[in-house]
Amino acid sequence: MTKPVVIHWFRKGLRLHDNPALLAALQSTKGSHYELRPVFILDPWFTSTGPNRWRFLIQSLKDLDSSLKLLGSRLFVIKGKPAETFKELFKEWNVKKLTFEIDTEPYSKERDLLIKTLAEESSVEVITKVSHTLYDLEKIYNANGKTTPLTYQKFLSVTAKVGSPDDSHPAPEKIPDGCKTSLLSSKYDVPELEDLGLDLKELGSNLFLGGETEALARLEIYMKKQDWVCKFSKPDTSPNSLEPSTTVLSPYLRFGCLSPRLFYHRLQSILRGRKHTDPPTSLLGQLMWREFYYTAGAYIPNFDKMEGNPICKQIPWESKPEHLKAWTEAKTGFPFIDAIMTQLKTEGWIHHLARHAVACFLTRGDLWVSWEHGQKVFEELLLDADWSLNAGNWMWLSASAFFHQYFRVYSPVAFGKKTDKHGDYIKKYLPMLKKYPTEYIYEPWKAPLSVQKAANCIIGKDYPKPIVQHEVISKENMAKMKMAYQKKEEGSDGNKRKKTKQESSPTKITKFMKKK
DNA sequence: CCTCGAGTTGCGAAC
DNA sequence: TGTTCGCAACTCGAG
Repeated sequence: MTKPVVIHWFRKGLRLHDNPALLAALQSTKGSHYELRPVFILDPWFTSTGPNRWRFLIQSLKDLDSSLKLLGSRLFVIKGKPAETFKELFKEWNVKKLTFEIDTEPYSKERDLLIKTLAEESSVEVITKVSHTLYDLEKIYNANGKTTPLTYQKFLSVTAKVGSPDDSHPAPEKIPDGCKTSLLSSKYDVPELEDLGLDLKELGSNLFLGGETEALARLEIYMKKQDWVCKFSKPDTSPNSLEPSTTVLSPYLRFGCLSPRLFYHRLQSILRGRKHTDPPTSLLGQLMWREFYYTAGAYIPNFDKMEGNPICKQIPWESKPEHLKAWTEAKTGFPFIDAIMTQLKTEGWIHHLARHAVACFLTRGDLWVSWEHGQKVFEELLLDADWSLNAGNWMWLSASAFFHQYFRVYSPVAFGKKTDKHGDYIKKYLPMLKKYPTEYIYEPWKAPLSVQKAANCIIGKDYPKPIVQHEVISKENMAKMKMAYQKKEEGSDGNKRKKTKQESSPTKITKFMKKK
């Protein structure tokens, strides 16, 4: 019989620092000569993922593997469904213990429950720890009377009651001799991108290298700018600067290359005793937004859908494949929108306010296409696409939940001008418009033909005409939003009647969420 | 039950 | 160059 094995299962949390489940695996090896085997499963479920995001993941895994090797271990990468994979591993490896980080997404919850059952059947002890979020989300949920806080301010007041997030744990310094990895087979190596069957021609420039090493280096760069940290205010950062105006730590938080608790406490130590901005707009506030949406996503049913989602306004979006296609392929004819969508596709990251602009444009602002379609495109293309945040922000921008002032519509022409008067951002991502004079760069269709010719770009031929008339369509859409908002007071028979207690949404949500 | 204040980040005209 | 207001009146949560 081989030596008993303790598996640490990496899913998110692709790091050694602040990884309490990994530490628990190491702890349990003390004196008993367990062998530690860190595992990552390439789950076929993880498919709605573009090449840039795959590259980020593979780089993160390689970094993790290198770091583990320095400790005398390694990463075991296995392709397959988690349940089938573990069935085999439990048999083959003499597994006695399994540790992993708690994941609150619906798919993950279901997956982990199944694995726990399997482990129990195979007499494998399971240890789980919270480390992907600042808080144990259940504590927040309970502290709020077993409901989810639906406004940010309410959320902040609840977290204040719960207390400060736990401290970040240091990375393990060494693995005891008896626990190092004996199995060196290359069949478990981190695969190359080429092996994943992706279209590598679709890969864009590699601006953000995946992995914990890069995450920590990036964190340090920004934490050194203490003055900048203290003054950070999200709405004042630029959606269309040529270099990111924010930290771009989001992909590292998404994959767990960076611990939110480490980030949180680093920020706190800088802010202490200094004058600084506050949530919601401060950097700390951004971490709290992440937490806010994670909490909502963990407890609200059908959080990524309109139907069956108790907080989501029911809006009669229309199926418009040609409009969705134009938006996705950066061919709306609005340079600001198309430049953002090009940056998204090629680089995998766009500024938060740029997300606002294109999300509003796709949904309530201009195209009247369901936010669920936009959500899918972001899920594929954003390096930081995070299930709860993605759904929550799409509902926010489409005025389906959290945000309700639907008459505030971003202009696809005016909004970008505030921070990029000359359209340098547009010229960077849409080189066909490079020679347009500043006057027309946000509205090239208004340029006289002579100007279009001189710029070597005819509108309707070399760059599309605008697919909608913003001034007209946005007003029409506002009226449609108004109707959809009024509709909730109507019964299923269509007759208007007074809101009843059963129908008023807070009661409905409370009932729904209190069930379990 | 009702009322009221607050809510991360709009636009564009008017002054 | 900056502030205010109209748009038309939203939802949530506290009292």
